[in-house]
Amino acid sequence: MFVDRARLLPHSRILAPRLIGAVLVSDVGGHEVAVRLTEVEAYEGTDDPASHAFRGPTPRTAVMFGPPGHLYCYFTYGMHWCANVVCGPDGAASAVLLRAGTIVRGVEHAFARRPAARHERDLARGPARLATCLALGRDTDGADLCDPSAPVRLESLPSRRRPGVASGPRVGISVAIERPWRYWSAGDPTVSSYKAGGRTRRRADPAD
DNA sequence: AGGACGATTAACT
DNA sequence: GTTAATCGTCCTC
Repeated sequence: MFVDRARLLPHSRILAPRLIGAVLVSDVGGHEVAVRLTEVEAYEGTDDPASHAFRGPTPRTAVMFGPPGHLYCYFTYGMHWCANVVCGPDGAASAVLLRAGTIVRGVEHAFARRPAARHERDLARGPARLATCLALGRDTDGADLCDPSAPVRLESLPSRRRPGVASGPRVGISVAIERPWRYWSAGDPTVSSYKAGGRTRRRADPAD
């Protein structure tokens, strides 16, 4: 069972709410781990200042500008990987960041990859945590999620937006914070509390 | 060539 | 509530 590529059109803002409840499965490393998504964010292309694609294609963001159905993985804060589902037509950057989910198969492997997690609900609560559970990273950047024999696949995608999907501002960004392009399963314990973005390190103060 | 900063997390007080 | 960890990417000389 797999998801047809055409279902990932036309762009991230349509796809993102429908990804709530979708199941992504990873066989990376020979262990099967599957996650049911509870929180995602839409990122558009050159018209979305919060998107990695805002300034046009670069080697890092090439996958975002490619055909739908591929995984866009990026490295951040010097230590974490996060993963997106590319969903726009070829040539138009559009992707959905996978922010949180519930592990539905392979919980024991997820705990092995996330030794800091003490409770099951913390395994994939947060984008870098989710990526760690499924072993998503450099090796899976560009993976074809619509290929039934690929190491990472979209196993199911609800045909319609489910009831109980809420939306609001995206987490951790410092521009375009007014766009309510985060979608989550209302009341789910794996969903992030909102946190505005901004500098995590003080800019040099001229008075020092 | 140099530097600022980040779609974050874990470990603190 | 705060802060350190840590390095690839991209912008600005």
